[in-house]
Amino acid sequence: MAADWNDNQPIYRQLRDKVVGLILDDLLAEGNALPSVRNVAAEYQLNPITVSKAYQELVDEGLVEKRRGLGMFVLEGAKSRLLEAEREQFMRAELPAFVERVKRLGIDPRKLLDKIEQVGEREDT
Amino acid sequence: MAADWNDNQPIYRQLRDKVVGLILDDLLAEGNALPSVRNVAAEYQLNPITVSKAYQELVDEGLVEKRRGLGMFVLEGAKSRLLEAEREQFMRAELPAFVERVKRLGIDPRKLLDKIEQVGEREDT
Amino acid sequence: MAADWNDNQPIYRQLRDKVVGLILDDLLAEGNALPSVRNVAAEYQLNPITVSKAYQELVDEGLVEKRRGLGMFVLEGAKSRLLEAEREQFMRAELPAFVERVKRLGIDPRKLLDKIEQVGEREDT
Amino acid sequence: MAADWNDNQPIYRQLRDKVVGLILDDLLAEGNALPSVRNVAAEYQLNPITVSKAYQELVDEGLVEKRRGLGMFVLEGAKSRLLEAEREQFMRAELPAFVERVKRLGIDPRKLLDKIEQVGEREDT
DNA sequence: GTGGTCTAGACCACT
DNA sequence: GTGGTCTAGACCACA
Repeated sequence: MAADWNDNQPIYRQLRDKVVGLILDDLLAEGNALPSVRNVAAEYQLNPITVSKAYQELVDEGLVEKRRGLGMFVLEGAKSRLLEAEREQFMRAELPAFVERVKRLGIDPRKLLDKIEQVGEREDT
Repeated sequence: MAADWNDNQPIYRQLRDKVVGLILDDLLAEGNALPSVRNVAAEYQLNPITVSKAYQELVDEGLVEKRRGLGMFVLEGAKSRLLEAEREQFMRAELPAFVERVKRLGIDPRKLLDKIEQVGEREDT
Repeated sequence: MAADWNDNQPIYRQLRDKVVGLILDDLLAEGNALPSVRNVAAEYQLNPITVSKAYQELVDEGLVEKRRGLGMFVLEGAKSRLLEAEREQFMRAELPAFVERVKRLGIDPRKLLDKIEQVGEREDT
Repeated sequence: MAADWNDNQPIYRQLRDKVVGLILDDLLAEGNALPSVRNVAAEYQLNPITVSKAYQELVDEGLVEKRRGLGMFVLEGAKSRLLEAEREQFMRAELPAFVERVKRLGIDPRKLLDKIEQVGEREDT
């Protein structure tokens, strides 16, 4: 986690995205506790409320649960549910938009193949 | 043009993007006049200031010029300059982000090839 | 709206409930604007954020929509959806709990009939 | 006793309510010992302090007494005092709120009579 | 004018 | 220790 905040999006949203990334990358396993609101706030010099708001989003999304007086914990199945939801969103909305954009910009799709295939190779390795 | 506004982005930005789309798709040729602020405002039930702001962005980007008493006109070379700028932005920022996302979601890159190749074929036609 | 806050529940929740009450009682019709965050905050001497949080809850519940730069508006169908949801919740959870409590306290159900019937009469009038 | 904790109310309060229920239902007779703090804590995977807090509430309400080295015991008269207090609370606060809610939701009071009368019959049996 | 976000600092309830 | 709520005051984007 680096403390570099993008100004286009609220910090709490970026924080939420970071935690999601940690879960997807297996750096934050199911059942584990999220770093405490206070700790995160201190580490990044944020207001605890800002951190709280990020965590609350995760609770609302059903990825994290609050255990009163104990902290916030990654729920069982969080990763798989995340993967499924994000993949669905990707295939339904992001990919078509991407393709549309490629088309509109008149970019040679063959140029993209290189980039994309590199990913394939990395995955195979 | 449909009057469906996305809440994630300001309306004036979405309007600007629509005009850009029209130019890229040759639906609004260089030298032609943009629909008047007042017409657009009426059609989409928008505040004229919002429409003005969108048009002003296009002026600031050097794509459109205001001719006093006549309206706004697409400048010569607007399309090619647009293409270049957006392509640069695409290759520098959007493509890497896309590739990163594909990787993180663990999506089989081969599945994407189909979609992308369809574009290639359509372009070739 | 009286400015008497109960200490057992967060103010933003009570505010949300008040707005819901206004909608159910036809004091805030569908399509109408909610009083602005700033106005409510000033009137009740609250922090705008507190009011905002209440309004956000209503948005999340699908009862109210935000029109950017204009304010918050009661959605069409808000009242009927509210009625249905609250009735369902009442019949499913609150009524059984109430009945259970009556039973456990050994209260003569006939005493309740009087109270409840008064409501019936008032409704019929 | 099921170990299903509601998040709207503190666990120690829910625990207290369960014990009260046991007393009202004659499942925990006056003079009997409450299950030990440590047993309850183990059974429900709770912090013993939480259980202690629940028991302390009962002591403060004059329903239970602590006998050093022996445990907690239901006091004589606990049930009748409980009944009186809860009934008073019910008639003063809960019933009016219930009636108000019925009215606002526009629920036909006659439908409620059925439910309530069933209780009467069960009590008569 | 509208709502959204953030900080700094305080107090509270729960475990 | 944990998170939740609120205030006071500031700045921003949008219509």
